[in-house]
Amino acid sequence: MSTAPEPDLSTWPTGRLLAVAARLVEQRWVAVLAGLDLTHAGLIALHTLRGGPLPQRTLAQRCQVTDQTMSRTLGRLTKAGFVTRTPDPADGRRHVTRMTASGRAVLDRAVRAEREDPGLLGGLGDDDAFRARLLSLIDGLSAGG
Amino acid sequence: MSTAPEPDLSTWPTGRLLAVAARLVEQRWVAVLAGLDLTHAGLIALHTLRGGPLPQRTLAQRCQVTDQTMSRTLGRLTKAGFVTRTPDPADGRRHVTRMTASGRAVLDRAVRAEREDPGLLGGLGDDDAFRARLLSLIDGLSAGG
DNA sequence: CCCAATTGTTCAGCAGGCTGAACATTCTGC
DNA sequence: GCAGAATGTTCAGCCTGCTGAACAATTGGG
Repeated sequence: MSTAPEPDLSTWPTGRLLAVAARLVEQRWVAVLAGLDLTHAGLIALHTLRGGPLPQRTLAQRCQVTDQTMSRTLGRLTKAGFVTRTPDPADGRRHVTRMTASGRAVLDRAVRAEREDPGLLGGLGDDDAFRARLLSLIDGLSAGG
Repeated sequence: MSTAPEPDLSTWPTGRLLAVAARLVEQRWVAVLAGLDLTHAGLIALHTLRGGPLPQRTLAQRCQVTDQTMSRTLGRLTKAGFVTRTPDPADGRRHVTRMTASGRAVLDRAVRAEREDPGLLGGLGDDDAFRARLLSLIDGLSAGG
């Protein structure tokens, strides 16, 4: 009796299942990331900066979050010493965000952790059909939708 | 240059894709739900209460959120008049949560909206394989993990 | 019977989404 | 040139997740 937590999850609309699954997967990361002084949002930002510095707005767009959310995330990453934000000499409105050496180091460690710990994925390792479904979903919703 | 929002989404780990997709799908609901004076979390709680009243902790478990999160969500639903919380006469520690008539009405309208507006699903209508994947993922992560 | 452990709920505080509004800087058009 | 539009960032505030801690009520052991 005490162990009947979700008797009807299968009746839920797909969108809600998606939200629950995302939350559970993300939670799997928390312990690892906390050990690296990093959050999930910060990891995504660092990942997106791996190819070189970007202005904040571009970074936000690539991470699929608003400018405001990215601003706050970068605030924390800056305080942690993982990125620097310097005014763009070519355009005073922009701040160029750049990964620091310690930022790159922590990103590498996180990526390695993700590859090495299959438990982090909850078994969704390399299901290409699933990935393709998610990608087309994102594409459809983020574009014209 | 200005139109290169996500050049590398396909390189993202599956867990991050999942999070982005969930966020985008949820956003699709916001306008509809706001019109019903309801939030996504509130909708899930109402859906879970559709079969009858439940103590708060049980409700939280079935919704896969913490007791604290559910407490706050129910606070808003109570203020909106969609649920009532009364002390359990059989156990003074518990509060029994019960949907009101207007709660049932709003739930019905939300369910109907979901069924009638295919755009709300972003095209993930009835992909059983996808649903099954999500369910097994949730099952694996919420249980032993 | 009473103190301690357990159970159910809530409070405090943090992080991450979002929107709306403010602000500085650049670009445009008169 | 200078006022107004557009662009980039930040501030304020809301809702939802989480954890840790407090508090009330119940249950159990001595």
